[in-house]
Amino acid sequence: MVGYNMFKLTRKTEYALLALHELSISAEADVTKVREIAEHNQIPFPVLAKVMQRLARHNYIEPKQGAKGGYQLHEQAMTTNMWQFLEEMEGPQGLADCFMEASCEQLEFCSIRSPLHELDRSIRQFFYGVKLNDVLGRTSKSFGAPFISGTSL
Amino acid sequence: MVGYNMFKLTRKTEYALLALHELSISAEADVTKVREIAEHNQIPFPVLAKVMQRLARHNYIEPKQGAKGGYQLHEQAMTTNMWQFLEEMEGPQGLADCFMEASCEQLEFCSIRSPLHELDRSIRQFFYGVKLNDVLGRTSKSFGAPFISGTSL
DNA sequence: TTGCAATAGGACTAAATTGGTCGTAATTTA
DNA sequence: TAAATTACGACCAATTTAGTCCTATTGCAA
Repeated sequence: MVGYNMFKLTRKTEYALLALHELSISAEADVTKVREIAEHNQIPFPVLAKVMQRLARHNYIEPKQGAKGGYQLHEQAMTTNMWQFLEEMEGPQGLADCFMEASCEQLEFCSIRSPLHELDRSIRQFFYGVKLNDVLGRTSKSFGAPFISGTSL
Repeated sequence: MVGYNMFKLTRKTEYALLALHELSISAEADVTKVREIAEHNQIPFPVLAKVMQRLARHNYIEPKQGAKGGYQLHEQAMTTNMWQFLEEMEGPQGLADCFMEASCEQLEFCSIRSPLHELDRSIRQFFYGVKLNDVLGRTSKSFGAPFISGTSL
C-alpha cells in the first residue's frame, strides 16, 4: 500500500521547472536549445522536448524553429500561479473526481463530500497564492506561515 | 500526459474516511461490522477489510474479533492531523523524493531544491492544521483563508 | 536552392502502481 | 464444536507514468 504520494511532482513537472529555471537565468533575448538543457539537467532529450512543446503551447516559452533555434522565456508568464501551472502541465486537479467532472453515482448520499469540498477549495487557494517565480527561487517570498499558528506537529 | 492528479485522494483513503465517518455517527460503545460499512458505501468488502486493518494498526479504531465482532472508533484519534493520517494510510509524502529519503545524485546541483523545499514545508504546515474531525464534518471549521489575501487566481 | 539543425508530434514499449480477488488462519461467541 | 468475524499474505488486472523511436515541418545559412 505504501508508495503512492499525493503531493509528489511528476518527473515531467520537475523537468518543466528545471527548464524554466535554466531559461530564466540567461538573458531574455537568448535562445536556448533543448539539447543543452537536457544535458545540463540529465534529462532524456525526447522527454524534455515534449515537455517544452507543452510549455510553449501554454505560452510559458516561445519556440524558435530552424537552425539556431531553441526557446525563449516569456517573462510575464512567470507570475502564473502554481495551480494553473499544474493543471496546464498535468490536467485537472482536485481532491476527488466529483470536484472536477462530477461523475459519482453516490454524490447525493456521500457523507463526507461537503467537508472534502471545503478542503479542496482551501488547497486551491493555497496554490493560487504561489507563483512560478516563487518556485523558481526568483523571489524571496516565503510561502506563508502555517494557518494555525503554534501547531507544527 | 493528462490524467495524473497530484492532489487526488486514493480510493483507499476515501474508503478510510467513509468508514471513520460511519463509525463516528454510531454510539461510541457500538461495534460495527466491516460488511455493513462496505454495503452502505458500496465498497468491495475485501478491500475495505484491509483498509480497516490498517486503521486499526494505527490506532484509529479498535478491532473486536470473533462472532459479533467488528470495529469501534477511537474517539481521541479523530484529532489527528491530516498529514499524519495521510502518511499512515499511504506512506511518506512529499513534493520530491529528496525531501523524504534524500536520494538524488544531483542534490548538490539542483537549481530549484531550495524553493521547492520551502513549498514542501508550507504544504505540510497546511495539513498539520487540518484535523480528521474537520474532514469528517464534525467541526464547523473552515480550513483557512488563503495565505495571500486578495489573490484568488 | 540545397542541406542541416532544430522544433513538432504520433505510435509504441516497459515499468511501476493502484485497485481488486482469493484463500486460509486466528479468534470469539453461542 | 460450529458459525461468524477479523487478520493477512499471495496473486491478478487495469491504469498510468516514463521513456524510446521514427517521421514531419520549419527556418537559417552556405
